[in-house]
Amino acid sequence: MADKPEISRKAVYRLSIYSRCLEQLIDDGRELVSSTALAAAAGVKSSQLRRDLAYFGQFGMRGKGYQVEGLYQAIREGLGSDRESLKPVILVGAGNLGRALLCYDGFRKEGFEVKAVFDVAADELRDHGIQVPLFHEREMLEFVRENKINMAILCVPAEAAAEVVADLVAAGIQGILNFSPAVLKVPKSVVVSQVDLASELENLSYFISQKKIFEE
Amino acid sequence: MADKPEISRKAVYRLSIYSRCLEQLIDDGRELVSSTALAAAAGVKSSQLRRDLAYFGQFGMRGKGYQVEGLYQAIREGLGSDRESLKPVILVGAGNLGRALLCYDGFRKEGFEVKAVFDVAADELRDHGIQVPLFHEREMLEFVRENKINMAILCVPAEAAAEVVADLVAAGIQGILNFSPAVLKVPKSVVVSQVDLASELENLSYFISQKKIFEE
DNA sequence: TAGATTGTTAATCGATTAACAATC
DNA sequence: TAGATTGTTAATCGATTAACAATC
Repeated sequence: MADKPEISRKAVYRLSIYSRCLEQLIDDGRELVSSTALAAAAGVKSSQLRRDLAYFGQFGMRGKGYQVEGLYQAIREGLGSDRESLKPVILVGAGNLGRALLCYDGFRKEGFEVKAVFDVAADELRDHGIQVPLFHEREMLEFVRENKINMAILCVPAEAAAEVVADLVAAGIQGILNFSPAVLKVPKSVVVSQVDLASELENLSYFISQKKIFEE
Repeated sequence: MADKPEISRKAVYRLSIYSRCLEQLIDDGRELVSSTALAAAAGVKSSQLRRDLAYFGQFGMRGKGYQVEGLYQAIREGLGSDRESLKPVILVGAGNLGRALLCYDGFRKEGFEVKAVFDVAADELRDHGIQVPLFHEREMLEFVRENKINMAILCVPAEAAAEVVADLVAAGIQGILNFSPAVLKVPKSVVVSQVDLASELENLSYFISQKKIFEE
């Protein structure tokens, strides 16, 4: 077992960004890149980039930089995204946002596939042109266990979130990408990413108005 | 002009969460709440909650707690969300994700209204049942200026992001909620919130697999 | 008053950055 | 070799938390 490297959520997030920047460089036919150039593309300081890479190992050539292809592979491997197979996820809550995300192709591009959708009103949703198997939420536990799913995308209304999360945890889900505007209570072993669209807008709005006050 | 209070993005984000928790308490008919109870609902430490509130002023009663309604109003005011009028935003990029977000009702609930959608392929999209005025991107600059829009939701493909952002900035946009998997280069005066759905999933996936390694 | 809880300070913790020796 | 750039340490910065005096 490897020694705990103590890598933070934020650092892993940045490593995803670096990997995307490297894809771009590969497309551009670049062979080498310096930490300064890659950091600029990713919008970070070069020392931060080098430190982030150090979590996974040493990949550079002093005086030269990094081999684009090699560094890309190293980060993909470090992140555990082998790309061999799509990782299965489920989506819960087929309201406006949930159905929207089903159409989003970005998940597949990054190696994830939505295997099924669950909703309390599955029957009424039959004819919404949903391209993914649609079930009632009561079938969720069995599906998750049988298909060894460990990630869920949660798009239910805030009021419903607590109950659904309890079910997901009971079924053995390990990670939740949460779009419900609710604070989830989960065991420490379950990882949650909160995507709070309205709060993000509110955040922008606050800093815009602050700026205005300073300008006047 | 008020003294710069040095409030961080993260603290403002948490204040949005507190305000939502307080709405719940109002619905429940609660009159008073302690920092401990509210912090628990928001998933933070009570000392952090009290410190966050201190950015906006003093609202509590020692020995008693906070008046739910009063604290709610204070935070709404501090955040500048007067609720009188919906704040206008535009959405750029009417692909799968963009059209999806148009259906999302959460923005309106938090006080934002999408006034128009822009896309390079506006003509081909006419019949997709889009409920919001739809224009070609070339009309964006004029629309933004005439309607004094200062926020945009960006959902264009990564390749198109840089050019669109330059146009948005030129038009006077102050804040961008960015769903494009691209690192945006903007002047310091423009605020960006990055929502990177694929990287969020990748992040979850990494920590789930780490956990597995430890368990074995 | 005694008990409870705030507002705020000081201590801690973690993340970022500058700097530079190592080395290609 | 001289120039460039990495990998890593040490310094800095900022955010979180514990603790407690103030006070209802």
